Formats: sequence, C-alpha cells, structure tokens
Amino acid sequence: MMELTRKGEYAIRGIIYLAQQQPGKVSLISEIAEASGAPQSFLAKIFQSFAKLGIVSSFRGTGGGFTLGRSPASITLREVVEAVEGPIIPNRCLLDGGVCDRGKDCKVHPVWRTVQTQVTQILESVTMEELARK
Amino acid sequence: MMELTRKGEYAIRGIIYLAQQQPGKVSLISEIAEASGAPQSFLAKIFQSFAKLGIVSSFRGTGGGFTLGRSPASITLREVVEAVEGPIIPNRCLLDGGVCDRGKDCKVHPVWRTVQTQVTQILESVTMEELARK
DNA sequence: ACCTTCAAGACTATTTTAGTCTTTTTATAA
DNA sequence: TTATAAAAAGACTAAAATAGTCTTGAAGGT
Ligand code: SF4
Ligand code: SF4
Repeated sequence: MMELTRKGEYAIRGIIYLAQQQPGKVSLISEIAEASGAPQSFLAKIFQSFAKLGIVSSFRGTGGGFTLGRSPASITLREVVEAVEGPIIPNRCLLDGGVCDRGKDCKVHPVWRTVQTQVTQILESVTMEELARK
Repeated sequence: MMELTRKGEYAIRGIIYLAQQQPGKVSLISEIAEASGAPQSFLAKIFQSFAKLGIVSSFRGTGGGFTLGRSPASITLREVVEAVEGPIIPNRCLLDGGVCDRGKDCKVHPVWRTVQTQVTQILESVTMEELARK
C-alpha cells in the first residue's frame, strides 16, 4: 500500500542533485540522469513537469540545461512528489466531489483525511535545502 | 500517490458489515457483497485472506458463512488494510534489506520511515468496534 | 444422495507504470 | 547561414499491477 513509484524516486534524486550544485550552475539532463541513476529520457519527462511548475528553470541550446527555479529552502518534498505523482490521496473519496454514496456518515472517511493531512505535513516540512546537505 | 485500491476499500466495507451484525451471527458472502457494494467473487477472495489470518471465521455448507474471528475492538484498521494490501511501505527502501546503494547517508530515507510510522499509527488506532457504531 | 457454502486456482481485461523513440523548437557558435 | 546543442512535445511500447471472472473441488448439512 502507498508506494512511491520509480518516477517519484527519480524526481527526488534528480532535484536533490540540482540543489547540491553551485547556485546558478546549469546541469545537463544527461548529467543529472547519471548522477541519480535514472533513465535519461524518463528523467527528461520528469523535469519537464518541474519546469512547467517553476520548480526548475530550463535553458535550451548550447550551454543549456537545468537549474533550480527557486531557492532550495522554498522547495518542499511535498511539492516535488506531488509534481510527478499527483496529489496525496489515500482514498478516492478525498478529492473533488468525493463520489461515495455512503459518504455522509462514513466513519472511515475521516481516518483517510487524517492520513492525508499527516503525510502532507511530513512531506511539506522537508525542504530541498535540508536534503541537499552532505 | 498512495491510493487505497478497490480491494482495500471492499475489504474495509465488508468487515465493517460483519462487525455490525449480532455477535455470532453468520453472514453469507453474497449478503456481505451486496451490503458493501462489492463484486461477490472478488470479495470472496478477500475474505479468504481474512480467514487465513483469523480475522474472520468461515463455515462451509448449509448455514455456513462468515463471522468475525475476534472481538471487533481487537481488530484494527491497519490489520484489515495490511491483510489485503500488504505492509504499509511508502518507499521500497523501507522493507527487508532496503536495497539501495545510496541508503547509507540518504536524507530522504528517514522521511519515508516517519511517514510509515505515522500512517501505521493512525490506522492502528482505529478499531472495527469504533467503525461499526452507527 | 443432494444441496449449500466456502476454498483454491486458473484465467482475462483494463489500467498504470516505466519506459523509448522521433520530431520539433529554441538557442548558441563558427 | 549553417551546423550544432540542448530541451519540449508527443507518439509509441512493454511489462506489471489491478480488478475482476470462472471453473472445479472440498467440507458440511438435510
Ligand atoms: S465508504 Fe467511506 S471511506 Fe470508503 S470511499 Fe466511501 S466515504 Fe470513503
Ligand atoms: S535514495 Fe534514499 S529514499 Fe531513495 S530509495 Fe535510496 S534510501 Fe530510499
């Protein structure tokens, strides 16, 4: 139950690598992939998602690559994980309409809500700055 | 990320139904399936797992069916979920050998350990007795 | 004997995961 | 202005997990 996918693991490793570089240093996806042990073209997709969200900045052409889009201290583990895995939802009934006929007086529902809140808090409290320290 | 499967949801609904019956009353799988809105033969599989673990008792032949195997207060949500979904593992590196080359000084690893502990605690603290109350 | 009920295992369809590959766009440099 | 370098975008694929079904067998009751 509740397993991080490889995509999520690669995402975390990749962004930590970036956070460990000199601020402003541009890294190639090939370099990040090697450092994080991820398949290059798969990681490229992951970093595209990051770029769209502004977590990383991307530059094309010669001398291009990726840098962090914001300060390491402002990027949380929750943000990184959710960027590639989607929102933290331990059970369907937690998102959007929460479509469940028995939803009204279900005693289990609030338990999942608690799980969601706790997990989110834990991941939110960890920043890339902390994770990048060696 | 971290979504309960239908199997897990059916499992919970099914056992709560059982917990709501008069102690000692035997329920047919067809009855439980209808009450919980689960496909009967799928739920049958789920209850087989429960029976092996002693969470429920099964009886064959005429007048057979299922009852809880222990008191509702002694069956936790964690136990029910783990019975069908396996252990609560937010990341591969948490179980068994925790096969990860970078495992030694990984800063992320303890975060997943915390998630695991917290989620386990939340689910462990909820019993079928509580969930069965109307 | 016959019927009822769960047990066990094989089987299948759908969805998700975990990628790859090709083409296009943007930027630099000779 | 052409070549080269890099990410962006999108189509594609293989493998695994999920969500079941179906058939047969075993245990128990009448
Ligand atoms: S029964 Fe309760 S826990 Fe299950 S999906 Fe519905 S609201 Fe959520
Ligand atoms: S890098 Fe860290 S978090 Fe990721 S699998 Fe290895 S030990 Fe676990």
